[in-house]
Amino acid sequence: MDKENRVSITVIRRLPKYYRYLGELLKKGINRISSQELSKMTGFTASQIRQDLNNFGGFGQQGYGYNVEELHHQLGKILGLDKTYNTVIVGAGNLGQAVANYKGFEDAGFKILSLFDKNPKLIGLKIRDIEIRDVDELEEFIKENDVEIGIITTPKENAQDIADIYVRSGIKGIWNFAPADLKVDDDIIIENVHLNESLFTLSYFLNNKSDYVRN
Amino acid sequence: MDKENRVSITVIRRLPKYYRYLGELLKKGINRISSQELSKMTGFTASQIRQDLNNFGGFGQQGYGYNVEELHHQLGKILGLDKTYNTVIVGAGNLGQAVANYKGFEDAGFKILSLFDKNPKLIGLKIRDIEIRDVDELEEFIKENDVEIGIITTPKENAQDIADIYVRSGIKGIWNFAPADLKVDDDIIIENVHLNESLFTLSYFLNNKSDYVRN
DNA sequence: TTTAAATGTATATAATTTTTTCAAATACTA
DNA sequence: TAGTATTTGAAAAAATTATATACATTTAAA
Repeated sequence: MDKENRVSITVIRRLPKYYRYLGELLKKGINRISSQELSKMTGFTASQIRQDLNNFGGFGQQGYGYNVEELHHQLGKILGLDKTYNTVIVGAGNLGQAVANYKGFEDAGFKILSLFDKNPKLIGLKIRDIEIRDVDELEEFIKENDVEIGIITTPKENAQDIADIYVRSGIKGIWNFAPADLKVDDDIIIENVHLNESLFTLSYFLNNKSDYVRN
Repeated sequence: MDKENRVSITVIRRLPKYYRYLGELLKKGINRISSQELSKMTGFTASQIRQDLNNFGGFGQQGYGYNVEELHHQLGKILGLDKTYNTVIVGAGNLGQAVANYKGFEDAGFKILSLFDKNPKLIGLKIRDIEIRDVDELEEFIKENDVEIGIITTPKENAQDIADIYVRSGIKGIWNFAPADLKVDDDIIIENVHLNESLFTLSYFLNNKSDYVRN
């Protein structure tokens, strides 16, 4: 797939939401859904939903709609959720522990093999049977355990150093919670969770509410 | 400001990043910056940066560029960071504690007055001098303490109930970490941090790397 | 004093994203 | 079974967003 045909990032970012709603429908035992109903649920327009899905194939049927289980399954495959990933977390503070404790990630195939920290008080402790190791052992651990995804929950001062170790160790993707833009090789995928930026955006809209509500 | 003149959301979401980089420059003691240099730092084009800033006024000077301190200050004002906000967190698990422990939010003017939970084992404990209270006291606490922002770090099953309490109590904005889309009145600002969606997006790009790298 | 650098602003162009439209297929009802 | 309503997929149109260009004006620096 060349640049012309690749699916735009805005579309990709909507897929997890579709996936989530379809999962909820599945749980409720609903096995058929139309783009119009999905529109009501998700807030996206029906035509946008149809177009988004058609980037990956025709999963629906005219006059019928979509089979919930099938579409959920296909979206899971598209998002790569049919595989499992070995991950590690560097930064075993509250945020690292919060991520480690969230069982939802493991259910989706993201296995957290270990936490790492440089604080001696934390090293050796366990979070849900996941051991906290010395960050000095990070590189070796990654290489020996086929770790694909590295999670960064350190203060921003250490984030780039950890990213460097990740890249050196052969990690393929970084999930970064530190408020910094990491510099890495082009072929490393970075996904940022910038809590600061999210909170500041909320603050902006609070102060400019009238411009955006009901317009 | 009507719909025609309001600033687009894509612009708004870039402001916190400008603000962050300017803060870093300020710390380094750099007091002058050009759009071209900002472009190199942020990855946005110089003309886009100039256009973004000009949505709010002409903060620069021909032949000179921008005064770092002044621009940082102005962006802070635009983002509403020149005020302080009273906030509360419902959900005192790891994630709630992580947010409560992050001093950066307080430095930016977001004061966390209290955490709330329904788990008796947590109620009464303190995180950095912030008390964990029974969620039954939430509504009264909000009304008595002029709380403007409500943070939700509960499991998704409870998120909507908490949102309802928030709205009923007069909260103006919700920062939601639960993987759910909350239904609230139109004039309530919601900012979501959907970690699941972020991780799944990372997963997608890992599996379709070749389409997006160097194209 | 002259030259280089830089913004602000308008305009043009390109790229991207969303909406509209409608033929074709299916489901449903009488 | 026939007729009607529903629904997708796909193409085209429209709208939005991003980028580039141009240049008068201002400042800095040589």
